Amino acid sequence: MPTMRDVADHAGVSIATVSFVVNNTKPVTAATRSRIEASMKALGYRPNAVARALASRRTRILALAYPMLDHRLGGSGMEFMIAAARTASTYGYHLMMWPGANDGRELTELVGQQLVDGVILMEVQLDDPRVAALKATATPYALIGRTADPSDSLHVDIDFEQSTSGAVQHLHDLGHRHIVFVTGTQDRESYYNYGPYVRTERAFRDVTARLGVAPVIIESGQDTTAGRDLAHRLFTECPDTTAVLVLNEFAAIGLLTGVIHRGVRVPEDVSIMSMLTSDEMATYTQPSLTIMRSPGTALGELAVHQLVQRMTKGTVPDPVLLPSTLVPAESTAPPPAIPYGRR
Amino acid sequence: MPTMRDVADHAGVSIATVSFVVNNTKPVTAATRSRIEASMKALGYRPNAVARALASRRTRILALAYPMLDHRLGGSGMEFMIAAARTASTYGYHLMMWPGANDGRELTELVGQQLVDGVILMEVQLDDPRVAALKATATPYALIGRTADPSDSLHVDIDFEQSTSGAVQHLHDLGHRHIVFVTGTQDRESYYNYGPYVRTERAFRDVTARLGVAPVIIESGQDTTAGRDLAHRLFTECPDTTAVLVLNEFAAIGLLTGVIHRGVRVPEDVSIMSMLTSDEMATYTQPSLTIMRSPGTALGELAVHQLVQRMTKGTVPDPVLLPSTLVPAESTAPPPAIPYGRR
DNA sequence: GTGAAAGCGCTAACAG
DNA sequence: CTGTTAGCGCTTTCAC
Repeated sequence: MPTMRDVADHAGVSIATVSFVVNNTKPVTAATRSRIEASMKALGYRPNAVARALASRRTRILALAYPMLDHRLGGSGMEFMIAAARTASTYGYHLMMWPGANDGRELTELVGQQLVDGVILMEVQLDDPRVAALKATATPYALIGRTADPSDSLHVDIDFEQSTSGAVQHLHDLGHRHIVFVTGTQDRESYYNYGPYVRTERAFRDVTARLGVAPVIIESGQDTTAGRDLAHRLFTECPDTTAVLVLNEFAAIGLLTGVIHRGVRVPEDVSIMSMLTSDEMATYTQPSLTIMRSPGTALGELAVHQLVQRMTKGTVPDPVLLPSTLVPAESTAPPPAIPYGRR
Repeated sequence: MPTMRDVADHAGVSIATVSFVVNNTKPVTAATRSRIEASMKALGYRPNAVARALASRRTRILALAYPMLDHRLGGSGMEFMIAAARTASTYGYHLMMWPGANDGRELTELVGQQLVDGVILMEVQLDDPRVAALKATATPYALIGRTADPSDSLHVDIDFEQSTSGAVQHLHDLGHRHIVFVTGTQDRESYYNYGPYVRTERAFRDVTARLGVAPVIIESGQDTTAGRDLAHRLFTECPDTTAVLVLNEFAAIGLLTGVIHRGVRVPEDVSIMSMLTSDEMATYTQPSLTIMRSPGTALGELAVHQLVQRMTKGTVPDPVLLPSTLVPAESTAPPPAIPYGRR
């Protein structure tokens, strides 16, 4: 691997001059510049990222910290990651995955290594020790989600109020008056005070109050199996239900398939709407789910934009809440049944 | 941020000695060691990863290169990423996501920066320019998947022969004699010669020949919509079908829901088996899919193990093919139908 | 416009 | 066992 030294010798200039053209950081005669460029090409020179980082005190690496909770990332979590990595690379940054515990200690370690210029925190909790840790180290960061403290700046998040009221309003417009809201079970340490649960539930109470319908709220686990169980619970506990709003996409899929499997028709008998969901998940069922689509990709891009702006311009962009989009289930003309009965 | 210099001064030793205890690289008296450790704690010292990397010529960063194809990562792709990141961190390595084009050029750039000690290549194609690029730069790498060239060492992959024959054998044991194999459409540049397609199809031909049944193979797109269309195509093109083997999990879900939606019973009328699938995907339908479970997590761990062994010990581990596991659909006692007809 | 030189913080001989 | 010292490859003043 040729170094800058080699290039300088080859071009008959000083190492400093090479640096100037590589970084375009000082004026250089067109003649010498092209001579240097020729040498770089001839030698196949590539600047050494590590040396550059040490000297310039910037690594051009961003960390994406996602807590290793017991649950898997949903579809939009994945969208988020991919979008963030792609966006980072357009800025000339690399994205490092950082699967850490949910406490601040490990994060402090990571940041102390000075390997990353900034950190993106996914799945921020209302009371998140990682945010405090990050603040203490003065590392630039961006939050996906919000803490309870409104002064924790630079976050992007889903607009839960908009999502929830949009969903409820839609169902209400369709004539539904008995709407059940299914939120996540909060008995676990990590989910207690989980922002999306708290904010969505609050929004649900608000909008139902506004519309003058009773807020029925039940808890459920966050996977398809739990959702399947709901299919039973729902009709015993809340027999009047005509529409269900499910906070978790996995649970929503379980509920929908479970309900259909029991001979209940969707949406004729009951409407099901899945919140915080990606397009992809909606297609897994038939009929497809009606969803409030999470802006996963947009969040990923935005988070990186914001963070980079903070690091380079030094300004702290305003928090942004992105709306969810209502995506109705594709209307399924009932297909011709296939007479089928061999074996 | 205190440096090693500060620690040395504080402890009244030389910078070298501090380095020795930090890296545990030379014997140091218990007395001085503890004095140094005390100083480190007192000052809150953390070694600077960049300086360390420059001096030692190892960054302790691994790159995970995944091609940004048009398709999304399946469930096991995600499992893989998470497992790889976690395993890397147990070795003291960081994992950097690298969303690159599918050609070798960008990869050469990345490696030229000398920011990573090794590269893991996901979704390796039978004829993959990235592998050639990597070989040329002499960077340690591990492949997920295989090229056509058996001398491309250090790969881990799914044992497609085992997966396929296991699946077919299972169906055959159940009495099926008309088994359709659904592979991916190969008209796209990026999928042409895609290893999993090629190997699985070959294995299917082999095992059906061995069992004396006719190999029926049809192509389909790789998403739920395409799978849904299959529900129709299948019964017109191959009316004798009693079992279907679907290579893609999204297509499998589409097929299953589509078929059920048309009044065909699964598995009474037709059996559906999804290949290369994660547990998670199997739960999205009801009845759940019978799957050959991909060893996504195991692959992720193994790939990192292998790569690290190559980098540290210098030995090149033997390729490993991991088997898939047959996970039958959970037997669904038909639930009591719920009389339901309000609204 | 170009060059000399002093670091960036740490590792790794080599001496002692 | 501990200290001295020469880099690692590049950025960045400060002179010229």
